[in-house]
Amino acid sequence: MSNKLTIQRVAEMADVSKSTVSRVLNAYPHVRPEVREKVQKIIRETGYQPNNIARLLASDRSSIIGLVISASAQMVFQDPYFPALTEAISSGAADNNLILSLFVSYTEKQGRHTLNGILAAGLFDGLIITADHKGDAFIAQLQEADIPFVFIGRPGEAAEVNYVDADNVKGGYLAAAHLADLGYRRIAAIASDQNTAGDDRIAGYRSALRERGIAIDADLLAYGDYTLESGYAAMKALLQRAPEAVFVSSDTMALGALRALREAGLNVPQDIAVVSHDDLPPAVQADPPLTTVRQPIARTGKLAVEKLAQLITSDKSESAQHIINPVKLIVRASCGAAQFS
Amino acid sequence: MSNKLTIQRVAEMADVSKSTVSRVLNAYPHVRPEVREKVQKIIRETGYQPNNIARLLASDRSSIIGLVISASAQMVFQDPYFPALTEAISSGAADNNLILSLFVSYTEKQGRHTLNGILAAGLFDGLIITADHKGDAFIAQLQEADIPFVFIGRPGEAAEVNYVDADNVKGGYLAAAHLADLGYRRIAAIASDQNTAGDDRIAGYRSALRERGIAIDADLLAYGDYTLESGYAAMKALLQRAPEAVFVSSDTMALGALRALREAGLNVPQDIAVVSHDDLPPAVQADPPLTTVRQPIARTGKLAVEKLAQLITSDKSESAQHIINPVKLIVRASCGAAQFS
DNA sequence: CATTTGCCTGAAACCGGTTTCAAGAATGTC
DNA sequence: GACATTCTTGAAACCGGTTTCAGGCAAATG
Repeated sequence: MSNKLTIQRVAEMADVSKSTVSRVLNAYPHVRPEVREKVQKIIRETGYQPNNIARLLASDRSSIIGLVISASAQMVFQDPYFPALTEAISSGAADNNLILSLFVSYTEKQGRHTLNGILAAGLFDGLIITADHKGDAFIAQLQEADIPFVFIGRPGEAAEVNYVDADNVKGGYLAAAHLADLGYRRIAAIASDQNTAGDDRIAGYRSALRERGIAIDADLLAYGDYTLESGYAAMKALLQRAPEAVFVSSDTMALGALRALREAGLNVPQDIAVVSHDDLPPAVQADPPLTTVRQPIARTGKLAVEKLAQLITSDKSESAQHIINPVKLIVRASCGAAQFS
Repeated sequence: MSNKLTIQRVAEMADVSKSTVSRVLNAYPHVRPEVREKVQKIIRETGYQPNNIARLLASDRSSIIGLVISASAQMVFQDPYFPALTEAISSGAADNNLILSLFVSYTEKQGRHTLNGILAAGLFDGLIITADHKGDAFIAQLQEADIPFVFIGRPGEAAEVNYVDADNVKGGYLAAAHLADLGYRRIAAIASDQNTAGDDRIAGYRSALRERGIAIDADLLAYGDYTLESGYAAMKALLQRAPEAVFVSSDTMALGALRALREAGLNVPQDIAVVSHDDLPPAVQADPPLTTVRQPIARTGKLAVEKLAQLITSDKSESAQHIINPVKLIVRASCGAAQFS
């Protein structure tokens, strides 16, 4: 303890120079096998661990990436999407030998401030950004700072930005098509204008209906902000239009919608069918269990980290890549499919 | 961009030495006001930001703290407790100018591995640990590593460990007392043996009943693991004992219990009263809204960070401190209190 | 056998700050 | 006015690594 273990001390003990120890540590070539072995033995015996800070200062790389979550507190708290995503990224970072730092901010202003701090600190090799409000505000700042970054979810202006996203258009399509194919005609939707995912899901919903020659009624569209309450309110408003089915853009909002339906004395799926999006735990827990579009959050997180790691490593800045993950319809009770079979 | 801005360049521009610039940066005394002003002007104009890494290498402090969450995936995903706590700690870290790094692991083995990596990296000034399984496994390792750390939630063997916790005994007491005072006698409880919080809450529950001369029936006690499903299963088992009321040790488990009750055709609170613990969003969203014991999670996170910051700063290692946060009963519909008024 | 080539290795510079030390200037004391 | 203090300041050492460079030696080439 008293005598701290430095590369210098290890070098002395192994009777070689610092340089050689450094070469062994970093698995560089041009070290004679027996020398390498000797050094490794000392390292093993002493339990020597190089000082990351020093290493980092000299090599200009920290192996720390930041995850910036900028969304309303409501969303972050209520929707299990963020915990799930965070977990995925956290384990992805571990797999890539990266340390993950987390930043959460609830307002765009706060987010900008946070980002300033992060960029100023200069501590991070790269950033993963998940932002609502389409996140455009950050892009210019990030590009100017010349730091590798990957967005989760398509930003408003796709521009030349790397991002990983689910195939939200397909998600909305699958949900609406499923309902239409079950015979429902008055199919409402609860969307969200918080991010592009909401827009895309509704775009898919529209194209599924259009494809089937079902007129699109603007009155059958309501908006929420991914909270349970907003789903409740939106559903309540939609009830006046007497829809036969509803596509809700997230599981959490669907829980709210279910409550509104229950209060209105309607049974799901007998009186009205519900399909939601995400397939997070609440979908299974709901009563009735929700038919929902599964998006591969774990995979999204993993791919985002890998893409970022690649950006960090390769100095070559290729053109921006857009990774779109497949989605899949999971049929449970809420859509009424079981009734028909 | 080409010519990076270093303290050296700033010094040259201001026509002083590196040392002086460093003194200005760190607000040290003994710099003539006009010199200080001149340097600050250059810093302002150039937008110079000291390199944290270098600073850190020289000063032996990283300003990075780690948050280690070690709990089953079930718990982490389903219970909003962890997101809420994470957020609180994240903002607490920001307030204290600390960078927060997040580590999540689901098994004790994985957790130990993670911790090894963290300690080996030597990058962190301190750690905040939240662990289930009473977290004892980590303590020895942490103490040996000689790194400042604070537990969230009392570890199994309190030992000489700093921790911040809610007053769980009081929480259980308030819940049970409330039910007893409303006139219920057969008061069941769904506890958890995942961590000490579960034990403590049940201890409080017991003492409230004992105090009121209500016999404690071991058959009225069931266990869960903080998941909705476990609450459901526990409630189902308890139903055979025909309780008049039930205290559930977390909101999420209470949701499961509510479902079991609904399926059994029982109305809450007319047929059976429910009181839970935590007061997280699900408590309000539940149907009926849950009477629950609020624990101040935001405050817990904040205090943990502050305590840790203090440990990092003061080299003096005082005796371990146990910070217990007050809890409060929030009365909503599920306990039936409204019926009596 | 002389020369080129390539593989090891250590010395020293470097990353960009902080901190110690000593010296010169300014101020205070008697 | 001489001497002791206190302020300011810059030079240099230092934090603990990585990386460049050049030299020594062995193997390969002609």
